[in-house]
Amino acid sequence: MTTRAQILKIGDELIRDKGINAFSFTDISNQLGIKSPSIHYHFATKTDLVLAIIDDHIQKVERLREKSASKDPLSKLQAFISIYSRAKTENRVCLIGSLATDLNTVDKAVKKKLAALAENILNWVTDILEEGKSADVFHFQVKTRAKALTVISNMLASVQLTRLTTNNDFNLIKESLIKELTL
Amino acid sequence: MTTRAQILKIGDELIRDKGINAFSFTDISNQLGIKSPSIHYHFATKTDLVLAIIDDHIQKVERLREKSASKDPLSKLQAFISIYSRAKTENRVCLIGSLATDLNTVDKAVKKKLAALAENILNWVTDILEEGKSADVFHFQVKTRAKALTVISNMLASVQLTRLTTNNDFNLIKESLIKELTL
DNA sequence: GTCTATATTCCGATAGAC
DNA sequence: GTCTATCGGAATATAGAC
Repeated sequence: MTTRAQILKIGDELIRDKGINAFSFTDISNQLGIKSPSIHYHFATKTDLVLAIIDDHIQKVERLREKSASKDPLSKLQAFISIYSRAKTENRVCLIGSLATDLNTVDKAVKKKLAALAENILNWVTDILEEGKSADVFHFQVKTRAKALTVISNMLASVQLTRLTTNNDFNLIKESLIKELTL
Repeated sequence: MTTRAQILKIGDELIRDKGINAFSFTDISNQLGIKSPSIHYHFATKTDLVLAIIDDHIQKVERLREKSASKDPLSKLQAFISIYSRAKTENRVCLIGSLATDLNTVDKAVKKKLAALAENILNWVTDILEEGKSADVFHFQVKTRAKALTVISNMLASVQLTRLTTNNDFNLIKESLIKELTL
C-alpha cells in the first residue's frame, strides 16, 4: 500500500474513532513511523485530506453498489447494512455521522462533498427499497424516500447509540429493521 | 439567569452546534462578555462543565416525562419527539449524538453519565411504546426495546442527516415514524 | 466573581536541507 | 519523500490582584 493510501486509511479510522477535531497529522505520522510534516507532502492541508477521505468513501459505496447490482433486493440491503456492521465491530461510527455532528467546523468544500456522499447513499437505498417493493419482498406504507431516510437513520444512529448501551443492541436494531421491512 | 446557568446554556448550544472538541472556554466567555479564566470559577475544568450539562439534560428529560405523564401515549411520544424538532429548528444535533461521535476523546466520567442519560431516555420511550401497544394505539411486531431503540435512532440521526439533505426531510421522517407506529 | 498575566502543551503549516 | 527547525496561533489551566 502506498503511503498516500495508508494516510487515507488511518485518517478515516481516526475520524470515525475520535472525530475530525480530535486527531492531528501527528497521530497519523506516529502510526506510520514518519514525522508529521511529511504528511503535508501528500496532503497540503487537513481539509485536503478530509476531502480525499470522503472521495474514497464515494468510490467505495459505488463499488459496493455495482458489486451487488445483480443480487436480489434483500441481499442488496444487506450489502448496505454491512457498512455499519463492520464499523460496529471496530467500535467506530460512520463517516457521515462523525462529520455531521462537527459540520459547522469544516470548510464549505467538505460540507458539499459530504452532502454528495449522503445523496449517493440515499439514491442507492431508495432504489433498493423501490425494487424490493415492486418485487413484493419489502412492504412499507410511507413514501420510499421517507423509508430510505429511516433505514439510513437507523444504521447511522445505531453505531453511535450502542456505544452507550450494549453492542448487542446493534444486532437487535439491524434484525428488527429487516423483519419490519419483510413481513 | 445566573452566570452559571448561562454558561451551561451556551456550552450546551456550542456542543450541539460544533462538537465538544471545537469549542473553548473563550467561546463561552465572549458570548457572556467576560474573560475566559472567569469560567473556571464556575466550572474548574471542561470535563466538569460537560458533566453539568449532561446532568441538566437528565433533569430536563425527567421533567418532560413528568409533565406528560398524564397524557395519552401519542402525546407522550410527541413530547419526546419535540426535543429533536426543537434541535432541528436551531440546526443543532442532540447531545447524545454529538458526544457519541466524539466519545473516545472524553473522560470516563462523561461517558458514564452520558450512558445514564441514554438509559433514561430508552426507558422512557420503552414505557411509552409499551403503554401505546397495550392501549392498541401503537402497532409493531418487534420487541419493545428494539422498537424504542429504532425510534430514538430515527430522531437522533435525522437531525444529523438532514444537515446534509433538506430540512424538510426531518418532518418527512418524523411523520413517517408516527404513521408507521399508528397504522 | 472577574480580572491580568502567564505556564504549558499542542496544532496546522512552511522553509529549506538531505 | 522525509527530515529538522521553526512560526504563529489557540487551547486548558493556574496564580494572584482587585
